[in-house]
Amino acid sequence: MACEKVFERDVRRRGLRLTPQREMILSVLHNVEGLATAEEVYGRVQALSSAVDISTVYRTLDLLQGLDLVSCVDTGDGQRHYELLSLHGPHLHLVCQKCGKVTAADLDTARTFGERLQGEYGFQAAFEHLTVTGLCEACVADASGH
Amino acid sequence: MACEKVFERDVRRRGLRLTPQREMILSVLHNVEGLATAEEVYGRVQALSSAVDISTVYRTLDLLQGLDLVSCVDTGDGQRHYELLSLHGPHLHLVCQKCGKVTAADLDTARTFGERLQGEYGFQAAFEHLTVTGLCEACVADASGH
DNA sequence: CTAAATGCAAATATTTTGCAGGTTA
DNA sequence: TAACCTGCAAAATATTTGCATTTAG
Repeated sequence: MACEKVFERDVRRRGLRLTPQREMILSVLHNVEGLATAEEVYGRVQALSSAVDISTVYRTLDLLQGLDLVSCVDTGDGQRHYELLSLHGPHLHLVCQKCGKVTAADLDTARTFGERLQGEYGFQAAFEHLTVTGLCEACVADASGH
Repeated sequence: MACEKVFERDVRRRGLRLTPQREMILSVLHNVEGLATAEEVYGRVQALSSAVDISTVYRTLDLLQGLDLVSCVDTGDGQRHYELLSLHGPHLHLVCQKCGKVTAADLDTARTFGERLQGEYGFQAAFEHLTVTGLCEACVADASGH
């Protein structure tokens, strides 16, 4: 099912309403590649309709999170980053400390890690929201270059 | 070498000064078990001397981070958490989404995970600052209980 | 003596909230 | 028309900064 339809269905199911603002915000999230901050979403929505307020953006992002259509990632730069889940499905994020680049990585890479945490600490890790910091390929090459 | 001595040496080496405020903040970090927010450190320092300002706490925590004596952890609750590294050495953190409990886990649990990220994405992960969210043993038991 | 550190207050930055008025179903 | 949603403004939260004064070395 298309994302808009899922959204419409889930919104209606809860007795909530489909407003132009909500549709615009969802549409913007579709056109953003990767992560976007609330401020970035706000900027793009304003290009469509300048009267939309940033508090509406925050409220809608919260709503979309509640519906599991959007996931929130903390990259440690002081701003929350959001992304549409329907596009790629759950995955984890690799954030480069040097250049800030964010890479999506397959959840399976963390499988044995999860098993060890489960076995050794009884901890059930939720990797869908995991953010790993470190150095991306390019920055590792740079660093070892000199 | 005792932590205070390491601190004194590192501070002097940089032409910086050993002030009562800095000693108190370091001492507080020693007596805290696990992670503490700047606010918590501030509270405990105030018990020792009420004139210390929270901006001094932030500045000192930054300094200690620069000296690799303190590490900063973002548990995703909107506040940064700090801890003395010298006590336990580098490790990663498991944060329970339900009860908020923070568990320290051995870096080695992430070894194969790191190798896979390196191999598949060329990404060099810095696990010393990794925070994994999920459910702790007690909360998993709770959840499966009903 | 003097560069560094502090306390204070004000500024920042991000996100949240209260409320009166507008809108969707 | 009734509950929901929005824009606006103001509040809340966490952290940082400018600056005059104090202090360690």
